[in-house]
Amino acid sequence: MQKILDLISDEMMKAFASAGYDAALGKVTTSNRPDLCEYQCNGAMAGAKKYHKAPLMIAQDVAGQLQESSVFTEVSAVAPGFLNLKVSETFVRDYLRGMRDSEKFGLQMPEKAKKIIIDYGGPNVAKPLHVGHLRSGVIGESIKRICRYAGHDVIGDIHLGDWGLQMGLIITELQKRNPGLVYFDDSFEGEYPQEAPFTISELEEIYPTASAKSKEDEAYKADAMEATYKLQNGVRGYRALWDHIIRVSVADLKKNYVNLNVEFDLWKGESDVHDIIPGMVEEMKKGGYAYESDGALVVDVKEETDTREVPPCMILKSDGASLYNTTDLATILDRMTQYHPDKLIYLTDKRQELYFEQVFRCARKTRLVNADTELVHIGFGTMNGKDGKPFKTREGGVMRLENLIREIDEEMIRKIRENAGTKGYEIDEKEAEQTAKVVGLAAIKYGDLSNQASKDYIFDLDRFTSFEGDTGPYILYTIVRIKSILGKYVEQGGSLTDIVIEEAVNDSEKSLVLELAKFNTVMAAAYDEIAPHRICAYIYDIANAFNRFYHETKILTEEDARKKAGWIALLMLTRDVLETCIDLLGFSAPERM
RNA sequence: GUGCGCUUAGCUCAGCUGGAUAGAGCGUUUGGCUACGGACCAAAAGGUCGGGGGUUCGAAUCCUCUAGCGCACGCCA
Repeated sequence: MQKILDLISDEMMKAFASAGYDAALGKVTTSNRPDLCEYQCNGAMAGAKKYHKAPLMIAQDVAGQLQESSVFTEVSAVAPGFLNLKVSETFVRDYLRGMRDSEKFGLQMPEKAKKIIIDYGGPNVAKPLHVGHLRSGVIGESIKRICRYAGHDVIGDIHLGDWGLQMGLIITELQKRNPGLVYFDDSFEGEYPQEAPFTISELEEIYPTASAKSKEDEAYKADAMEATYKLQNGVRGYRALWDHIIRVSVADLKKNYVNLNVEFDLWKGESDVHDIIPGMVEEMKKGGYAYESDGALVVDVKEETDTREVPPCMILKSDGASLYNTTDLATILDRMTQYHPDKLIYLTDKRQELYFEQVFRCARKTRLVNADTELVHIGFGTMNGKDGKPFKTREGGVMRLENLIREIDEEMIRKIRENAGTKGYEIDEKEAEQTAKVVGLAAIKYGDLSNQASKDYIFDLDRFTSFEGDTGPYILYTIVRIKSILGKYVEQGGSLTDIVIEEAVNDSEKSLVLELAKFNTVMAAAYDEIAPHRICAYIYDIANAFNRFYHETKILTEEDARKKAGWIALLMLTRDVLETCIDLLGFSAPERM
């Protein structure tokens, strides 16, 4: 289906043309004065200069062309040259019926689906997830769903940090603690044990310890570097130990991401491209792109148009070892050969903006990617505490993601109990816990996604978990309320099939209808701009419009059965649109709350 | 030093390719429960859109200067 704005614009453009003006002036937008009109067109003012004519006269000419229009019930030319529009009930009713009967509410699918890979910027293995990882997971998951819904073929890759010095550090520390392990016995030729010689909590403690030691103790650091070298060069025992580390870490990461309702299609990491690095580097040298500078191998990525100094992209360190750039570039190469993506989207902290600019330029210059492959970096802002500084625990440490989620869930369950108390009904503990999780997740995700991704935002638990205002719980509450009404309707013997949306009978219903009709406009914008916050703003508007309508309309006691069924049909569409949208944001609504 | 970003109501944030009276939520004040879920709704107060200059019929939005804050600037990721 066409966007409702396009349909209206088409009608307006025809009117401009038949009045003798440039049709392009007839672009219609939603009204910014809802008290005056539903839609507006500002083209008459834009055309005033071109036609040497007062804008109001142009507007009047155009309005004259639209007196017979079946789309508009009202077209008025207002000083200085606005065209104020109201659309007919039958027009929007038909549009909404069309939405309801179409796949994805009539969202237009692309002619050819793009292959898109989303890179979540990779948590490091063996380190606990902290709040910094929340944003890439939450935003990435939503972007993935939005792109898929828009009709594209999307692969999400966690891109683990699993190959650097950190691995050597862990192995070294394990060896110091337990030198007798078979993994360190060079003469050992048998099968290594299935069971890992450590647990996840041990692992999480080992890394920071090792990291701290290496900063003070040169010899320790040298050991770690040697261990890294041995691992990367395939020493059997080290490799086996590495497998254990990965397996234990990944199991824990999966558990955490499941709680966040975040899924990855690929669990690849830096280690996966280890083998193709030498070949890639060789090609870059052969192509004349890479050269030696201060002992390191670099590729110049400066451009004429730069207003600043763009340092070269480093391919290999002066000791010949690979670094972040190397694995990222090799990963691009790997993805291009394996998946042939049209677009690569990277999600990281916005501080890495310059870094990705370098990597992207380097990838283009060295022809790792095709000329038309899109490379996009989405840099997100920091999650701050109420003091405006990066989020910390009360003790000042880094907050673990698990603990953050637990805090939210506890707050949520407290509210659910409290509410049950004031209303005086019994709650089932099990259900309450389940509901708290669902609502808590919505609170976290909506709190994050409703802000523009690129901006820092303040994580305020009290605000996010509130059931009032622009919050996840409020959206869920609205959905639950609709479901409750629909349930009652069925209980009373009503049927949810074979009912159709009817003309709106009052202003609050009309504005709900007009909000719903924006669906594909909003979805297209959310996809084009890679902006989940657009969807948040949209569902908040719908929730408000619905609650206003609900408040003014007694639905279930309505005598006129046709009217009542029409409202039920409208409610179903509202529920479906809302649930589709929150699914794109990565959370869901409970049946009751 | 160079570059990038941010600055909108007391607080947290929107503001679509420049359009009419700059919008929400929280908080404050007021009104509405014999109600399909009151976890709601209606209303009021609250703004020199950091500041100056410019472009334009018209600027929170574009250009320029400037202040404050944040961030990034070759062997970390």
